Amino acid sequence: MGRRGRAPCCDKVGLNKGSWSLEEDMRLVAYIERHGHGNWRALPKLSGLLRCGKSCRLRWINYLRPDIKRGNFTKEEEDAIIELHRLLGNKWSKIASCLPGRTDNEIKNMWNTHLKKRLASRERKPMATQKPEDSQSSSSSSASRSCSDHGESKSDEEGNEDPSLYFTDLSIEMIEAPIGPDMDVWGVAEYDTHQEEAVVKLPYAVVPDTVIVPEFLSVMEGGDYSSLIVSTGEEAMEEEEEAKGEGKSSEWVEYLEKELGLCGASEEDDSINQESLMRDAAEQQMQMEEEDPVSSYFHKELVSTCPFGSR
DNA sequence: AAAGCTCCCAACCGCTCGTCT
DNA sequence: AAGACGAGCGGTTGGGAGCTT
Repeated sequence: MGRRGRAPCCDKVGLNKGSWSLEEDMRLVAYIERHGHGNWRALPKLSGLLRCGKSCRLRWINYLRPDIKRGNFTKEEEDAIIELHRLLGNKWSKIASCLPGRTDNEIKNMWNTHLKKRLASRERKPMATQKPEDSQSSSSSSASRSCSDHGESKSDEEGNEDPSLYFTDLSIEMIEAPIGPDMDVWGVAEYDTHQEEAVVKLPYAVVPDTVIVPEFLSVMEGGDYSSLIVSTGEEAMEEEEEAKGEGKSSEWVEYLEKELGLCGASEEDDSINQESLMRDAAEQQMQMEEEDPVSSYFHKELVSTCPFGSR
């Protein structure tokens, strides 16, 4: 990448640039989960990464953080962005703070690549072609709704019904798990509140001193994923795992393979328990309302319009 | 099938702001 | 009070995936 502008702010001789490798991701995740990220500048040295602190921070915030929401933006999120941008301007971090799980970078990209163009083309359209209710744009919610409701030629107009988009109410956390026989191995695990089961979400598994365990790299290259399934240590879960047996493992393997792009997207997303997802989202909403009314307002929008239809 | 084009998004840069000494 | 330092923010870029010809 031939960059322009003034010289880098810090000495980057010998540091890696560009895309992050799996090993670098693993190191960063492992380090932060164990020690936190008190000092970004010191983090690369302490974790053994050949990156500048800034780059580490960005990678963590925009990609590796466990509470990142994946998948396309929903129409409701897009409308919220449009409305917030109208109110706040290019304050991406402030907008992001109102959309749980979304990063400022992601929102900024969304705005620059989709929403800005969409709004521009909408403005070019003669007012006469719009439905009467579209011409009103006063209150936030009605404005938001009308934005998405008229027949804009969006390629994703009907494509936001993907149930996987609503995977985001799972709480994800690092757990320590005895995966290998003699190793104190860590893995990034996703605790599925519906299944009451912990499973490895990412094949990030490292020994505490951040040396990568070769077995897990081999898994990335086509090894046996089922060996990565770990238990939280609670007997109930073990029993359930035993009872369900291989079926559940293979389900998870499919999901993981899909996440990692190792196989084509499965059509099995429909098997997600939609009702329980809605129930969890509602609980999350109640909790959020107590903590952060602003975020909760937008979150409520998302939940109430979830295509799983709790209404 | 291949070449050219377009679009998306991860990651970079420089600037500003807040905190510490 | 002021300078140094670090974190965070917003603007921008370019590699690569996907689409079109």
